[in-house]
Amino acid sequence: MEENVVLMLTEIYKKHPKHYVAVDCSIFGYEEGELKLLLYPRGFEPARGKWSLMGGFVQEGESLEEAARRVLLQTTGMHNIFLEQAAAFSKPGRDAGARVISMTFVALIRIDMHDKELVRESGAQWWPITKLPKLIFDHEEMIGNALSLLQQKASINLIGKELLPELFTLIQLKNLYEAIFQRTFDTGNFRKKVLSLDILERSSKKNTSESKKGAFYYKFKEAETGLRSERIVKFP
Amino acid sequence: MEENVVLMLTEIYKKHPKHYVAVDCSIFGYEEGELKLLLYPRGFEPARGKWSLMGGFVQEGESLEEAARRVLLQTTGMHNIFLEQAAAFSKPGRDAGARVISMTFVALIRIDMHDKELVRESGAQWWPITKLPKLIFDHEEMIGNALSLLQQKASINLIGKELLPELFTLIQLKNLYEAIFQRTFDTGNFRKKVLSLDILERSSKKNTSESKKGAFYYKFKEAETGLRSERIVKFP
DNA sequence: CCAAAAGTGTTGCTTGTACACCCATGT
DNA sequence: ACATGGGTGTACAAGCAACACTTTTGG
Repeated sequence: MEENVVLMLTEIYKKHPKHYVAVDCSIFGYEEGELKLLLYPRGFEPARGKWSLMGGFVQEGESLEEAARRVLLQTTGMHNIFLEQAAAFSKPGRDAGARVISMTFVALIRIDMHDKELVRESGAQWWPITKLPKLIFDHEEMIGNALSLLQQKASINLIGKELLPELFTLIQLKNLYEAIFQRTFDTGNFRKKVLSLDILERSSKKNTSESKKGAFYYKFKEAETGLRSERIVKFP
Repeated sequence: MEENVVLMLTEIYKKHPKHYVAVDCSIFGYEEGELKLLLYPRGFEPARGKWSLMGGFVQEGESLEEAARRVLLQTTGMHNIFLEQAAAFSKPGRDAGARVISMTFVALIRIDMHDKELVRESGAQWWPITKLPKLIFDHEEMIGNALSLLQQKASINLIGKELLPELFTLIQLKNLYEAIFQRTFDTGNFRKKVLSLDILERSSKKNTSESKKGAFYYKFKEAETGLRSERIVKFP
C-alpha cells in the first residue's frame, strides 16, 4: 500500500524530462586598482582550453548554492565566500556539448586571501574587467549580467568588506568604487557620504606607502552586518 | 571517427546527474485597489488541492522563459505577458515529491485582459497580497522574494503599463503604488514626481465615476519603452 | 451650499555636486 | 620649498516631504 502511494507520487514527475544543471561563478576580486575576474581554461571538450567562468555540475544532494561553494572551494581554497544568485541561462542550444541549464552566481573574494597555488595549478588567471579575453558560450553575457548586479548592489550597500583587505584607506575604497562603476567620484563627496553611513571605524594606523602624508586606515565595524541599505552612489 | 568524438563529448556530461527543473510564476494583478496574486489548487499528489503558484516542468526543447510563458498561456490565455526571472529554489528537500529545482518568475498582468473562463476552469483564484492562504512547500518564500523584486523594480521604473488598463487616472496609479508598497504617498508629491518623468500623456477624457469633479485619464506614451530608469519612490 | 476628490502652490529641510582650500611630509 | 596626495569647508542646486490652498461638481 505504502509502495503504491510512492509509485503514484513519482508517476507525475516521471512524465517529465530531467536536465543537466550547472552553476557558473563570476568571481570578482580587486587588485592594483583594478576590478578583476577569475577565469579558467576549460578542461574538457567541447571548447577545451578556451576561457570560461568557474563552473560545475549540480550533484544529487546539493543545492545550487552548495554546488557553487563546492566549486569555489575547489578553485580558490576558500570557505565563507560572499555569494549571491545572479540569473539562470537556459536556452536549449547554449552549451555546445549538451542541454545544460546554468545558474550563475556572483562571488566576491579578497585576492590576498585566496590560495594562489591552487589557482595556479588549475591554470586560472585573474583578468581585469576592462580587458577580458574571448569566452565560451554565453559566458560574456553572464559576466555582463554579473557586473550589472554588482553595480546595483554597490550602489545601495557599501561593499568593500568582501573585496578589500581588513584595513584600507578611504582612497582605496574610492578606487574600488571607481573600478566597479568605471567612472570617477569626487574625493570629498565620496568621503562624506561613506563616513555619514557610520559603518566604518578609523584605526590609529596610517598607510604611508602610497603617499607622503599618509592616509588613515579604516575598517568595517563589527556588529554592522550590512543591515542598513542606503543609496551610496547614484546608479545609473 | 565522428561518432567517437561525439561519444567523448557526452562522456564528461554523462558522469553527472540530471534533475527535474520547474518554473513557478508569481502572477501579480491589480484590481479594486488591491494588489493580487493568482494562485491555483495543485492538481496532483503530494499536496493535491493545496494552494500553490502556477508552475510547470521544463521540457526538452524550451528555455525557462519559454516554459514560464507556456504555463502562463495555459492558465491565463495571454501572450506577451511581462515576465522577469526572480530566483532559483533548489534545496534538495524542498519538494515533497521529488528533487526538483525551481526557477521563479514575476509576471505582471492586467486583470481585465485575462481569460476569466480559463482561470475559473482551473479553479484558480485571485488573492489579495495582504490575505494569502497557506501555500505548499516554499511558495510563501517565493512570493516574498517576488514581492521584494516588484517593489525594487517599481521604485526605479514607473510600472503601471503592465498592471493598469490602457487609460488610468493618476490617483489610480498612486493607489497601485500604495498597494505595492503597503504605505501611503502624498498626492501632490506623487503627481509631481510621476509627471516630471515625462512618460505619461494626458488624454482628453475624464473619469467621472470615482469623483464628482472627475479626473483626467492618462496613458503611457508610445515610444517610451521604459528605457529611462530613475528613482520613483525611495525604497526602502 | 458643502462635502469630497482633483489638482496646484509654498516652504523648509536634506542631499548632491562642484570646487576651493588647507595639511603633512618625503624628496 | 614644493609637489603630491590626504583631508576639510563652503556655496549653490536639486530633490524631498509636509501641508495649505484652490477648483469642480453631484447631491
